[in-house]
Amino acid sequence: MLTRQRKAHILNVLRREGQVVAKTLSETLALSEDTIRRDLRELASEGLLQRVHGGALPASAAVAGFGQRQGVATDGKIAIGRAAAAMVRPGQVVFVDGGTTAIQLVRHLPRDLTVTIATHSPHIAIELINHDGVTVEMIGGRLFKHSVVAVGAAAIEAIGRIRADIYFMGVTGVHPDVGLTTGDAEEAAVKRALCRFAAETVVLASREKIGAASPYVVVPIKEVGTIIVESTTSREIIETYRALNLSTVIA
Amino acid sequence: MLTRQRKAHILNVLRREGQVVAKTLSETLALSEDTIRRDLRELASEGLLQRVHGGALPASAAVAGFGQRQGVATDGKIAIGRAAAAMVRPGQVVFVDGGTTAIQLVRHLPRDLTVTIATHSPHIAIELINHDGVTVEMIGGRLFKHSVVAVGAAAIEAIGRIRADIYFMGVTGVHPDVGLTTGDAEEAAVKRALCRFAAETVVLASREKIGAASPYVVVPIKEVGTIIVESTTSREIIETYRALNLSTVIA
DNA sequence: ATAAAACGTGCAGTATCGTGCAGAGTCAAT
DNA sequence: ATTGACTCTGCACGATACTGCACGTTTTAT
Repeated sequence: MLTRQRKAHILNVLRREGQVVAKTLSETLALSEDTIRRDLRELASEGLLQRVHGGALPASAAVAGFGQRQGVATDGKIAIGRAAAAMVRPGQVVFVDGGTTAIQLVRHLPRDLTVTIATHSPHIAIELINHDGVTVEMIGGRLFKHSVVAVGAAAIEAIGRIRADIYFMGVTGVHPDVGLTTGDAEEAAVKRALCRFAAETVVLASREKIGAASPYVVVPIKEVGTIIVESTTSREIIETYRALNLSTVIA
Repeated sequence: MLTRQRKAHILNVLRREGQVVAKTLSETLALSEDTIRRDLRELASEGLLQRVHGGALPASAAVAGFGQRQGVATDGKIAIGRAAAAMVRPGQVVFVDGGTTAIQLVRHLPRDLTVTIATHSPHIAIELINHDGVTVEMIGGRLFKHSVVAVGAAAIEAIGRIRADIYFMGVTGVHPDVGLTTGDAEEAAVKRALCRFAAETVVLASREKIGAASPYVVVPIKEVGTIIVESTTSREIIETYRALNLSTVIA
């Protein structure tokens, strides 16, 4: 592998996962840690990343963007994102929610996959700029700053004009009885609309969401068809959702 | 084997495999590495590939790898942004275009200024997340990736439902006869709509745009009321626009 | 406080690079 | 046929780049 390629690879991993670890890189690339450290140092001196003990972080808040606000993506979220990306078929129209897990989803989409992605998250839209095969349909509306997604009547109306094959939903709570919940009423309404106009809804259920409940209910559990959970999720929990007739994907 | 054939072969391998290694090529083609290196150098000077230690990488993809840097804002653009930000009054509804100069505009808005900003640029929307006083209205539509703004029928319709006090327009060409121009027909149509539904239009005319003309006309010069130019703009040019009844602000 | 991990630096071996040069081949004018 | 200009190629050689190791230091975790 060429040196420049290796550096590009490091930056790619950094962009996708929000962090890189020197030791991990040296193992995956089959090179000594010294070489990796040298690369990291050089990339840092070019301002392309920020060197820290053990590895590196994105260069600036601007590049890190969402990542920094919400913390580094965990392995679990990355895995869920990868599993969700693998569910997307060429030619589909896909609703993608906001949130860190959804960011992981689009980062794992093949660059040349031909799909249409409709989203009310400006972060998701920007993330897709370099995916040549992807047509991005931005859903407008009033920006709800906490989650950085468009909400309100305009958003819901725009959603109603689209019929999607699949909707990847992020939530703050997944509970067998309460259902899917989130922390804002407007946001819940938008998610409900997305759910209604998608043929299938897939919930991205990272670990800390499971069993939790937030103030505003989006839809009951039975409205969704599939739930993607981390591999560390207990067997018991998975059985609970399987018993509710949900297809459960273990990322 | 002819030289031209050999170069074509190198480009083919590069396209197919995403990289070429000088040593490997010299073996498969049964030529000295010197000759291969010469070829690579020449192809690089034609911009057909990117030379790196050990071989070569595609010209474009490698750029994409490192090309996450956004264009650096010049002093002039920063000054124009500051001057434009100073024109915004509390309580107004403002259309803000996409583009680097417009980014400077929102960066110079006071954090607590109470205004509504409507934009079809996800970058602008994200910049405003930490401005507590600002209500952001995102205009949705199909994402035009080159400029990273929403365009198309949906965008124009959404714009039509808003009446703004002022529109800060970015363009790629400002010419006294041709008018305001940009490089894409869809984008021009969106700008035209923004212009129509704003009480006043202000053009952000950074230095390299003045006197230039791009393929698609947005509106003639007389449709706009104000133009903001850099302080280094020649007196003669400024007089030209003043003579056209434009209020000319020198940043 | 102590051990382990990560770090930076200097060094050496190897691979790769660029340049200058010479031999071989081509082509057109003589 | 000969000559001279030109191009292409390979070789030689000094310069540069890359990588892994050794060693002493700093940081982190326990």
